[in-house]
Amino acid sequence: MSWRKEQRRAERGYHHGNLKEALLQAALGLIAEKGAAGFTFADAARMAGVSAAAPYRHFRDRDELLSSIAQRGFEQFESRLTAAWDDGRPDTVTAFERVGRAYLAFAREEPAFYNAMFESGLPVDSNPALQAASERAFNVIRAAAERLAALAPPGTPRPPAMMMALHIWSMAHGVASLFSRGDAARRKLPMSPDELLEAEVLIYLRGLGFPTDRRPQAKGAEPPPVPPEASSGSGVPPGGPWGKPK
Amino acid sequence: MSWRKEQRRAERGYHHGNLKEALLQAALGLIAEKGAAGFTFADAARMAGVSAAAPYRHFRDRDELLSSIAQRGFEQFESRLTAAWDDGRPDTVTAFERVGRAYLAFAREEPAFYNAMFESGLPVDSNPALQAASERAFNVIRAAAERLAALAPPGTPRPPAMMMALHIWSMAHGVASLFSRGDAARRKLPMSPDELLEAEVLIYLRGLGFPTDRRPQAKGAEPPPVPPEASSGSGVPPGGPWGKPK
DNA sequence: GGCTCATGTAAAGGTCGTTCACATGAGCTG
DNA sequence: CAGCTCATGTGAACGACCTTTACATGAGCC
Repeated sequence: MSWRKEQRRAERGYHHGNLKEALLQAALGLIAEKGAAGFTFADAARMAGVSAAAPYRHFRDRDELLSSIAQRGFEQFESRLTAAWDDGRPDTVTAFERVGRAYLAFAREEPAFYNAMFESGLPVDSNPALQAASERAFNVIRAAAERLAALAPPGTPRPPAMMMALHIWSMAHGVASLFSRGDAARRKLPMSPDELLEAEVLIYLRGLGFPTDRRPQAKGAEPPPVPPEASSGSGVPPGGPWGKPK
Repeated sequence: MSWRKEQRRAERGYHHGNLKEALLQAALGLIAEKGAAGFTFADAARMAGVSAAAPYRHFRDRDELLSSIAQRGFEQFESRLTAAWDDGRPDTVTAFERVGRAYLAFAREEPAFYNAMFESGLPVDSNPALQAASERAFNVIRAAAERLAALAPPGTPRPPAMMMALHIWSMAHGVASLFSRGDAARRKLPMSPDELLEAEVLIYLRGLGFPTDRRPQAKGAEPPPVPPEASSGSGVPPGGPWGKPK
């Protein structure tokens, strides 16, 4: 028991050398396992092979570690959303949906980050850096919505991009937290979370009058604002953005 | 200090008489104050004026108390959604939106319940009774979606009611958890959460081809499936389901 | 009146978060 | 290279919490 500890210490010397990073990694693993609520400062220290007091040399308290993780999460989140958006290629609607899927993919593949970011209950405004990182991530969605709004079919009023961005965000977050997380809140679904969100976004965009096929738009040459009544021939599956109706 | 305790005990005798209920109420208050994560079994006991061990006569552990609260929350949730739906009066779309607003109102007015139900991190399937209560609440939305789906404009494929229900749920939950809760995750918004959700649902329904005005429908006499290109004259605010575009 | 058992208490063990005085040693300074 | 300094880690200690255990109380029933 204490033998292990001495062993550990012998291997790495009195000073760890990279404790801050080790703690972040350990915490990330623990949060992925047991959720942000179940994660423990002492456990992270143990996992890094240091005493329970050592972490306080690198983080004011447990919340600051959590907040650091959340911030890092928002940064990775932003970069993944940016990559998914790919500046709107090959066409705005396709890229937009890809952003939605990237949102879900992040929630699924990085449960620890997602948990720290959205479900750990720490106030967004506790840390200015955290707030800024969160804002930057949201701005990717906002910018994409901006581009999309600019494509609004002529003749219809242009939807506010900010509103669209908030709508999309709420859809993605709703699907992610209700249906797309590993441990909790899993319900039996008739379709995958990805399909669910994709259909939701497509229907929403159609409600705004957007053509929801996937053909790349030539600039300034959008298809006419014809409602997709029978959208045969478009990229939308026949029958609409959902599977076969019963 | 110990004087108070004796005083308390003198007032109520050795046996509390209604401890289980008192603990539930105390926990509810504490969760509303500090969130499910910050709520403490010992605190609830203190608040009820009993020793820290007493609660274990009524709940296996802290999680069971939390789970009881979540279950009670789902029951109240169901009853409020049911009332809001009002069996689809005066017309399906209006009633449907009222359900959405009721969802947000519940999240806002009963933060403790909402927290225990959706943000406490307890597994839904831990308690069969909890799971059942959750299912019953969701079924209100599901039934409403069923009715709505039956009104799908003829000529368009009928959307699966289950999918619609999941979509609406995810929207409401997304808006509620991102924007409509007191302490955490509050962002600056160009509109209220209620307006945000209402617009989101209206646009979504329009995307499904539903007429989104509010006139009561005569049975079997739905308006034609005309797309709301310029929806002047309908109950939808001019310019669509959002405020004035800039 | 006396028994029984649900309901309460006190005490104790284990874990955590956090602080404090002290130990260690890496890196600079001369 | 000797010596100093200061960031970094240790161990002990405090109070709070969760949970269990042995014991106390008294309400309801015979």
